Amino acid sequence: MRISARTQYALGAMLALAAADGPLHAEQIAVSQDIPRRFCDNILLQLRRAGLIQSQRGPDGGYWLARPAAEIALADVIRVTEGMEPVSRPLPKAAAPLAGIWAELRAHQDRLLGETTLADLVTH
Amino acid sequence: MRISARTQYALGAMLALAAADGPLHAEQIAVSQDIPRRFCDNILLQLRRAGLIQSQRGPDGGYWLARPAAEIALADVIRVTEGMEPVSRPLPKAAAPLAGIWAELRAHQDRLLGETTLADLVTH
DNA sequence: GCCTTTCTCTACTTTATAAGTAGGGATAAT
DNA sequence: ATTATCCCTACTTATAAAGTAGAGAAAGGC
Repeated sequence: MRISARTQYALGAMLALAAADGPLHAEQIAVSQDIPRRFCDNILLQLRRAGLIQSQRGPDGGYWLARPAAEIALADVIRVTEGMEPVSRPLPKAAAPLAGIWAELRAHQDRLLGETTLADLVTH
Repeated sequence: MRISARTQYALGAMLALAAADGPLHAEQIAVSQDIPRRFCDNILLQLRRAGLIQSQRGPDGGYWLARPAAEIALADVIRVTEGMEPVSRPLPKAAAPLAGIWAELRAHQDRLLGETTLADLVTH
């Protein structure tokens, strides 16, 4: 499956925000999810730029979800942190018959991750 | 999805062997599958050690499948080249609710790759 | 026995990606 | 003004993937 630490962290942060009542500080998220402090900033920035969360600066600042948790799929988060996959190198010739298999795996994955929302995983 | 070049190459080599009548040289496999020559050796060695293929040295040497193509699943090959996944680092806390999702993805993947054999993909 | 062809093995180098860090700048509240 | 917070670019370090090198061993033909 291979899932990067960055993505795990991002999902953890999003789930933390989904479970919280109001805004959370980067500090709170980092501590509660065991994310290295500066790396957490880094990831939150990326999530904000992607439009998944919103933020406010200064004291009383913090982060919160841009949309209801029920409207944010895991795939939305993963798409951001994993980025667009690098244009596949010219595939080995015999990869051709395998293309169908990869496509099917990808399809199932997209379906599951596209249908599961943050709300589905938050235990209130 | 993330699939290494090594694994793509290994699957290509195995499919080439499955499609061939008799033994093939590393050279033939490397050329037909666009695998860097020495890297191909490297991979074939790994496949032989794993018991998926057999070999013979000297002139008239070459490689062939250790079992019928219909009895070698893609998962058998992938397991070899991807190796055992490194003991997962202490997962981020919030990863907990995600475990079920990862497990389901993995299960589907294992099923599909475990059921599809080389014979299913060779176009005679 | 010698020569050629092929696989066998260990170890190394290079390249790419992920993971994490640093240092300062901008904004909002008090 | 001061403080707490997010914002931003760029850098460093760690890890893994990709690929290479060089010598050794078996098998067959002569």
